Amino acid sequence: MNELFLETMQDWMEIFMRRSMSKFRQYLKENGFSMTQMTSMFQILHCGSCSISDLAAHLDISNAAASQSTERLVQQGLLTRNEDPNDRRNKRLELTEKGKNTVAESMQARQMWFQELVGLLDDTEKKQIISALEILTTKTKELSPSPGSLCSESNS
Amino acid sequence: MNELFLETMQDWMEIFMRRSMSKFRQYLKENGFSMTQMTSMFQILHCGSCSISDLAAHLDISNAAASQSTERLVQQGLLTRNEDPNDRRNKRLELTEKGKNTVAESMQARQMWFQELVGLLDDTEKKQIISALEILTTKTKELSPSPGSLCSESNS
DNA sequence: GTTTATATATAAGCCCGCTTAACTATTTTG
DNA sequence: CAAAATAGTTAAGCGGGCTTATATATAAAC
Repeated sequence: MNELFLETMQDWMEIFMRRSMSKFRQYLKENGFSMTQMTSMFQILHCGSCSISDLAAHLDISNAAASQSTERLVQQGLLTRNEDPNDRRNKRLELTEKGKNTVAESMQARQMWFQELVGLLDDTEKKQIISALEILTTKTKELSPSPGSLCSESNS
Repeated sequence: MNELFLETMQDWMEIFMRRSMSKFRQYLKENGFSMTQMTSMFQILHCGSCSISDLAAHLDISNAAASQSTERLVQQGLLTRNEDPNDRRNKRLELTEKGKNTVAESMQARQMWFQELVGLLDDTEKKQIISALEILTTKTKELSPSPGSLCSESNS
């Protein structure tokens, strides 16, 4: 049973990734973003706000690299970078509206094919899939330290 | 209903991507592969064999770039690059055993957390998820030109 | 067989993202 | 307050991945 489960997950992942990543790379290329930049924006969105060194830790790059990379995003008006009033050594990175739109767009680019997929499913199948994915989503959230666990644990 | 379906898919995608991509980037970094290189290897695995220009088209880069990139993979013993006997202008790129192992490893890196997930599910849930994902996988394969459609349509 | 088209390789050069090292500003320690 | 620690920026330099332009080999067209 576990065997079958894992195998099914793997098959799904493979086909899912192939579709989604292809669109995603295309979006990055067309809009001139690096993987690091987009991952940064995702992370900042996820956390609401985070520091340069948090970001560097999450991306596994040096603080200097994170500083340079965010600088470019700030210049493009995608991020704001303000002093943390509690500790003025820290910077608080946050997405601007433009930044949020960019992230949303990139997600939509990945998801274009969902629209097409929905047309191939009848209502029974949709229901079945919805409840299965809800289980997966819920349970996955319960898993051990999420990779983005550096931000203030907004799970619940 | 379609609304709910899409929303559920999006939620799942977000959490799924966050987990999987994090591990994947880590794997790339630790093993010194670029996104392009890994995507190339995936594509070649998927097709069994493809040419330099096929690869360039799929990655949306110049033929020169594809040639250079594959050169590095050949030097590392991950690819073979042989003349196509039918048209000796073409090169047939194929994965070596080492290359196949590398791709498999990178997949496993992405999937580590599936193992953990399986422990949180009871048998009923697993069955439910399996049949839902089987539907998704099947229907997705039926979708219009897959992004990797340059290779000899081994769908069936 | 000569010309033209195709597939790849090579060269020169650009930009980007990364690193380390040095520097500034702020906070903490004692 | 002086010394040490922390957060971030800046500078210099390296390597990778990309581009265009050029060269080579093969195949197709006439």
